[in-house]
Amino acid sequence: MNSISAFQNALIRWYERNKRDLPWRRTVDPYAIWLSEIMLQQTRVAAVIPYYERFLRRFPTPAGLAKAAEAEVLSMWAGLGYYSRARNLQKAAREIQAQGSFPKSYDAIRALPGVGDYTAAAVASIAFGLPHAVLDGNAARVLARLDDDGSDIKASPVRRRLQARAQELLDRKRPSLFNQALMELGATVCLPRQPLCAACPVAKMCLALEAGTHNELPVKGGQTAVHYVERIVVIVRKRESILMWRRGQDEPRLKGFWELPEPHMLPGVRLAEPLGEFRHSITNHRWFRWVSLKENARIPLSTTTRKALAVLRRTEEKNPPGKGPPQRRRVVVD
DNA sequence: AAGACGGGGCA
DNA sequence: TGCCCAGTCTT
Repeated sequence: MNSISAFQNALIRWYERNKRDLPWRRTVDPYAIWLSEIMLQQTRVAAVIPYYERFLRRFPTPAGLAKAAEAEVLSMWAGLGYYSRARNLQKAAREIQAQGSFPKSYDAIRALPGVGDYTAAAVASIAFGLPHAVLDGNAARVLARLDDDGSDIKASPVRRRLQARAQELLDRKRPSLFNQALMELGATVCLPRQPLCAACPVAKMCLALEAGTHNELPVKGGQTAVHYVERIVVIVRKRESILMWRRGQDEPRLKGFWELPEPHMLPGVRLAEPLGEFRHSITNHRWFRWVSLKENARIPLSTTTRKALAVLRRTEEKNPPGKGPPQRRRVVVD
């Protein structure tokens, strides 16, 4: 028994005894597994679970997803982030329907929009038992520590090396178990900070632990600087309706989402007292806005807009709008 | 090879 | 506040 099979066996045995009970681990449906992998891209398990269950109830098959209105798909995704995932998901569902069945090879899965190397390997291995190793953030961290590799794990050449290493370690007879075990180890034991090495099934083989560098790894290259933005959004209200605008399909972000107007969109608008403020973070941006608002319909609402509306709602609970003449109100989102 | 893309949770 | 998360796509 060589060291690779020792690694595989220790890892998989640990996984089978310690794995979390997650909804997508209870299915073998490639569609459901694919959906879970898309939702899990850069998104924590805890955030995904309720979305996954709701989405699958509403769209249990690719066919249903294919024929839905894009706005409804986006509504189901609202709050989860990275909305191009939802658009690509539906695009892919239409391709799957045109093909007649879910693609069954790595290359065919990889060709779907929104599916990159990681997701293709995950679906191919978990849904079809194909021997493709996954390299996500968890796996990269585990492998960098295992080999005491101080290279920048974001750099492309290093990425390729880690991918090759994962493929070398992969248990080709049990690719689904192996891949999930490696990721589970990263997610629950081989943590980014303060890894729980005492609980690690492969600690004996970990060169970083042996060298004492486990808390310094992995090395990640320069993060891009955040920049700060302040916005004011306005609540223009007619009885129970609020004026909103929809982002166009040529917008770089949040395409098709509804938002509150900003003052420059309403020439001559006179602003009333601010209703409140909130803070909101987007990957490389910090937005500050004043906001206000009320109810809305079945449309994709961006999270900033939801927060803005929540501010208004709280305001009006404390201070109900009087009968008198219509008031001009304003909300600011931060 | 960089940046952009959402959002939330945690030290 | 900064980092990280079952990444992908576009410059």
